[in-house]
Amino acid sequence: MEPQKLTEYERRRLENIKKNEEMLASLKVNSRLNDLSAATKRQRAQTKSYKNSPEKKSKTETPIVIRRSLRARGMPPNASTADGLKDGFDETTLKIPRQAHMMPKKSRPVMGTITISDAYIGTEWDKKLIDKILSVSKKSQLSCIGGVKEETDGGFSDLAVGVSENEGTGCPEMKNKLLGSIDVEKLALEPENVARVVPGRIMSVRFFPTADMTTIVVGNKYGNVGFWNVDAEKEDGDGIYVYQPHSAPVSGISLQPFLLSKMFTSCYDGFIRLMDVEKEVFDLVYSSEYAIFSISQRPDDVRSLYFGEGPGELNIWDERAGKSSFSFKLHEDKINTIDFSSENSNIMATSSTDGTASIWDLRKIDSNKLKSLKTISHKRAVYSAYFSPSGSCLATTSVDDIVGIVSGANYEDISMIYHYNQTGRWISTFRAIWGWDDSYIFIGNMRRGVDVLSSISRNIIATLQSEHMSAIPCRFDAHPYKVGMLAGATSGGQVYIWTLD
DNA sequence: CCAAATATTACCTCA
DNA sequence: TGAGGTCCATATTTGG
Repeated sequence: MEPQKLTEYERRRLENIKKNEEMLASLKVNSRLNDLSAATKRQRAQTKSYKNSPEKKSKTETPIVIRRSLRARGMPPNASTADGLKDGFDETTLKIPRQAHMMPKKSRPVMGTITISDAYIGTEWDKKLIDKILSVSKKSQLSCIGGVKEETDGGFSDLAVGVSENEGTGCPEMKNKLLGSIDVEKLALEPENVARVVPGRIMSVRFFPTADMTTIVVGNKYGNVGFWNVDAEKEDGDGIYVYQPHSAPVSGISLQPFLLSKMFTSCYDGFIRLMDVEKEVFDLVYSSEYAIFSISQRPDDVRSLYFGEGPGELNIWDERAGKSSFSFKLHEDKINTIDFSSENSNIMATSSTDGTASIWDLRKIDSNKLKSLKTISHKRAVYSAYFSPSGSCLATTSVDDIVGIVSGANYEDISMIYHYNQTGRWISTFRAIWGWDDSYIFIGNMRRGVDVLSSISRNIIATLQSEHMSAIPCRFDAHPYKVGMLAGATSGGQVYIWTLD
């Protein structure tokens, strides 16, 4: 499309290569250090020492380390050291993955694994959250035992993408999302449902997909992944746990209801990590020299990952094979979101900065190309495209100040609703999401509110406002099993959880 | 032609 | 309390 864009990507790609090289270099250095001092397997104490901040008020206030070269920050290499120190860039605060000795001795990909305890930011590793996730995860797996294997219909499974014999498919009993209608007037924000979970700008929010615990996961600009265990708040301090598995903005989080012990996160630095609670590690499952802007998984398949890489590539990664099984150039610019229809998981929607959102049928591959069923054109970049809970509608959000609603058997009905989406530079882009049925869409507004759009009357029918919402909520998630529980995340690291009275 | 600079925006931090 | 720093979005303008 516009050639200028590509050069921008080229520049970023080079930065990523550089950063990844640094990362790998640091892993190698560490590996050698570990080899030399084999007696002291883990130097936990040393790892933790830097966190002893003068006054340890709150975990979330510990200084955040950004591993970035001056060049990557757009500064000349000889920029003043003082400037670097001002950013907290200091030997003692360098956060380097420690477990390099766990890297496979295979020749090519260096799979850097970070243990969860090493990634933990705080004075002392607190295992309560991990234990809680484990117990809830085991419970949900038990309820799935005897679950019948679901065969994905036709084409795509023939291509052997992520289909496994027994454990790859989901639990058929487990609904993707609980449907329900709500009275918008009854939504309220209680003061105890506000928390600063991570420092800095939140890029992605997700509820843990279970009814057994109310837990929020967020990813921020600095590569932190933060958990807020809302239930545990009373007996467990603030219930907030922050880790640093990445070193650049966390672009996406993918969780599956029937496999709660595994969580994928994608990052602008080109890495995809898997937080495996059973193994207590953040595994490196994929690394690219391009940035990864979006990640998703099919609702019925835990074994493959779909992610947007570089300027417009959709990559399908087969976890079992440990390699990318398909790659399609779907867009001319970065893919901001990837979503699947709950009606039919072969139907996928993508949104892109190239100004379009498209719906694809993964079974329809023609000469190594996916053919789109429908393309929705906006005047400018499209920030998101999400299917409604039933799977029959699609909501798109664009910087052209439009929220599009697409419906009809062949997605032939498109209506464009005006909504001011100029977030500027400091606020993350708005992404309209669906609630718990096909009637309402939620999206942030620049006046510290949440606009509620009706897909039927196709206008703004309400705006959620609260004195406790002190910043603009820009990224949202609707709890998949708790109707009426809506999380909004801000560019200052805060999360607001709206609930029904 | 392509790269670099610029304006926009609102949050948090720290004097 | 208010100024300063932010700086991976995006489109437009300027510069070599």
